[in-house]
Amino acid sequence: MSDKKVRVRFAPSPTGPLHIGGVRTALYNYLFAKKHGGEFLLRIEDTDSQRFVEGAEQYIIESFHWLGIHFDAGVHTGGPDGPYRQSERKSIYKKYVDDLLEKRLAYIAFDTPEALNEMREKTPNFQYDASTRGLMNNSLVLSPEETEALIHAGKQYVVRIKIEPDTDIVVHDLIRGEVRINSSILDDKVLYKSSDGLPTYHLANIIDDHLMKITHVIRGEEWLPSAPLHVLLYQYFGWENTMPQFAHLPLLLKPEGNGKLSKRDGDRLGFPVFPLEWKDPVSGEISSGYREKGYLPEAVVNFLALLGWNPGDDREIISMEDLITLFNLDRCSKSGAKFDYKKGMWFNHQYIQLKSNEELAQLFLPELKKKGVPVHEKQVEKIIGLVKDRINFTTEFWEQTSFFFVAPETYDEKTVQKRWKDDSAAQLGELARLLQSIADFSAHHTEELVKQWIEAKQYHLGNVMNAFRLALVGESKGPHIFDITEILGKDEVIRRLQQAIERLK
RNA sequence: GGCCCAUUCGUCUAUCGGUUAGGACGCAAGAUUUUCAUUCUUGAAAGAGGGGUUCGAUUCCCCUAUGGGCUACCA
Repeated sequence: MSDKKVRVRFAPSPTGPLHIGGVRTALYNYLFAKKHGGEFLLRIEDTDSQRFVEGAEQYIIESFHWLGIHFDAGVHTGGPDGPYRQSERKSIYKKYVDDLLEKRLAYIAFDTPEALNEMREKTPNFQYDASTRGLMNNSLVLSPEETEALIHAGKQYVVRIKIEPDTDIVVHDLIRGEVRINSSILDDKVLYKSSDGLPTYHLANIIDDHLMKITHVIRGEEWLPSAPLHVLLYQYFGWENTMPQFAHLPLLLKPEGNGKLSKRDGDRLGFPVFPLEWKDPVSGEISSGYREKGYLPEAVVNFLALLGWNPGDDREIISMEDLITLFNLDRCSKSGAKFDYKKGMWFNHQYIQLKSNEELAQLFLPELKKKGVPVHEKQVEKIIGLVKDRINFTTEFWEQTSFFFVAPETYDEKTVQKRWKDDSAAQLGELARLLQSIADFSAHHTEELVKQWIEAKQYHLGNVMNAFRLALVGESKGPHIFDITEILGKDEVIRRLQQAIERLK
């Protein structure tokens, strides 16, 4: 590692919601930057005007805000190396394109998409490279005058990199070691298109990384095949000495079956593949997000961090702070990881247990208010304390606690059949009278007296208690029954008993 | 098709030539329990195949197979 200050970037393309794999890439960049006291930039790579999606950039920013992944500079904050949106850097790129052209390391090509398609159909394994460029319509076969004339005539063109065949290009990858490929298999990639005056990804990426003094490029494995091209570009510009180091991360794969994790997998298996819910501005289609599904950002971060990296010991629950000190590119795995969303659920459960009742109440309170339920904050905290160990998602609070706030309207039929016996009405009637006489309604005290009563009467404990639960909750679920009675209070408990007796007879 | 990358329980992974191949998720069984959960205990479960190198390979090398990625005027 060099002695330069570490600078990394996350450079998404605003073509839709941020994929969870992208989130992981960003997380690793963030961890790496923080660990080395470096900087983390957010750059928007919007060089493809065709695929631009309204709102995607804002979505990306909001996602990272929710996740607690912070940028030191970027499109949303501005900064010394801005602008951070490539479409706004148009003027910067042009001179580098001209530079390459002048050095004859690139050339102008006029081939239409149709002409290219025709060649591809005609020629097996067609590649625009040293072996074929002589057959095409470009400035290498045309005279300078002809080229000039075509440009003046307004003919659209692209600038292609000129790759010399049969030389070895070596990419030093921090995760994979040395990757050596022969330049002959590379094609003369388009670097710039006159149609919109914008460079393509490859060019913009290299220029910006250079100008923004990026020291490490940590990105997905899908970029590995183009890494040699990028290395070549650094050489063409004469920037080898400041070229960033590369680290290509393994991909996130489908939980079952083959291929890269996609949105469809989430729909099919019922888990989100996006951090936040996303509504497509054109189709109106809604994709679910981790936030809306009731995940805690800490859990998502922890889960993602361990998908392709591990600290080297058996630790699994690791805070962001510890991830930062522990993170290391050396411990990143090389092979793709199937997306184990069930483990993600487990992580969320763990993180919910780690939260205090007060913190969880703050997440639940707005929902209660929306439902118009009158609440006392302290009461809600207490209730949460009773149910949180049975919850995987924060969205489950209501279904686990609604009976604390609203008396059952109906009684679950199966439970009634199983738990409501012939003598239940009579027993609960007696129970109501007993409860009426109890002054100290604390869980412990009530339990003691009720159990004494059951014993004295020789009633069946299970029968009484299950019927009691049915009356209070409406079904067969919930925490310890006397914790419920304490919170409901004497009047409400008796009211529910009477209602059950009346309705179930 | 071509090129590149990868390959340990079903899944995520530990192991950096000598281990009863460890942990976690999930699964199964049991315990706890007035319900549903939680929790606890236990269990089943892995080095793709074939060659080398070596006293010894999961570990190093090669081949095969399989998986993944790339192969656009997309990133």
